[in-house]
Amino acid sequence: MSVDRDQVLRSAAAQLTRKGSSTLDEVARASGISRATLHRHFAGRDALIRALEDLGLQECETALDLARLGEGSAQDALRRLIKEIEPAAGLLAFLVTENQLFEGEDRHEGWSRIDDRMAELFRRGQESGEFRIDLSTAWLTDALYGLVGSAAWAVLDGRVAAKDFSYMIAELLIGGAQRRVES
Amino acid sequence: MSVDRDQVLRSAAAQLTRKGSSTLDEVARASGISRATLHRHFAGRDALIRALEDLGLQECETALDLARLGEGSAQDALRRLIKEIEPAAGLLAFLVTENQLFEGEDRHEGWSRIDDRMAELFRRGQESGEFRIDLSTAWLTDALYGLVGSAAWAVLDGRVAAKDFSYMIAELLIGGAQRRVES
DNA sequence: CTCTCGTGAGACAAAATTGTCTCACACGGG
DNA sequence: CCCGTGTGAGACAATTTTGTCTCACGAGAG
Repeated sequence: MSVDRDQVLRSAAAQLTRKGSSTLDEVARASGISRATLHRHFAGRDALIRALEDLGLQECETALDLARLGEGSAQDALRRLIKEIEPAAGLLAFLVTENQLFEGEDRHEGWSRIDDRMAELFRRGQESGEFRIDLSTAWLTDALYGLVGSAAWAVLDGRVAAKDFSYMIAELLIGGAQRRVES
Repeated sequence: MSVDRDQVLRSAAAQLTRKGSSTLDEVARASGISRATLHRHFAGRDALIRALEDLGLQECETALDLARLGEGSAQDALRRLIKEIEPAAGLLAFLVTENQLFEGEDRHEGWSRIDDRMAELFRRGQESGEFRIDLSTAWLTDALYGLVGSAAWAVLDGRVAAKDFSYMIAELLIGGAQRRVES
């Protein structure tokens, strides 16, 4: 029976998220396959990481597409995006810690495109008056990444319920922690 | 001339933040010392990480003390905390990615104490009516970590100005991205 | 059934990393 | 000046990780 490449990648991401210095053997075991088989599918550690990056990129693009960022209010679009990105949260939580990907001058162009699409959403919200303009789109984008990663970790560690994932992020990012009297 | 242990630790943190899998030789070079000297001060990689953890813990405790979380409104206390924690942000950005520290059952008790102090601040804010109660203190605490880490990265990468550090975090965490008409 | 394909297990060498040691040198105090 | 301390450079072995290979096994197709 052929291994499910996609499933292997997800298991590998989970293992590497827990322990970034995991041995290829540990990664293979976590995926339920042998090191030999892992090596048949991915030439080496680098190739594995690149495959994870590609998968993460693809899932982000998909989420961005599904969220239809251009439709409706920017706020609603952002809520949709957060909901759609949830399946990729675990993978993202790993990739954002894999700073190696962002160091080389050959940083995958895909990330720029994703960043741009997110920043564009925030910019649209700012122009429509929905979002405040004293927080830059770059910061809002980074903050979204950070909150998604934190939420993914909080869920993994059992500190918060998985069902609250998108609500927590969206409410905090949009409304903040401050309580409002009424509105 | 004796090496400045504190300075070595900061350089090491910077290097390891950029590349978590840095060789001890790379870490030593980044600190401007030789591998031999690095090894004289820290028995090995583990010992180095532990020392970084201890330094981070100590800086967090200091920030928590300086912020005087019990005084004034919870919101003001939170703003003070964010301001005081800025010097430790780089170190924190590394430590939060060093999941290894949080995996073993012997997770450093110091982090629990810090988490508790932060959660206590949020709880106080909730009880006083300043903070909303539909976002758990655990999530608010994790979100704070995430935003601090994201902000540290954004500054390191030059996407945002260092002087905006505490403003960006505090404004987003407390007020959110939504624009308010007036209040 | 037989054959093929993909896999698991393990051996093996190559490469990378680490831990330990020695030695020479520079600096600063006495 | 002389000496002690701490350092840099590098050699070296031990350990770990990786890349590559072989072989046997089992499931599934024909």
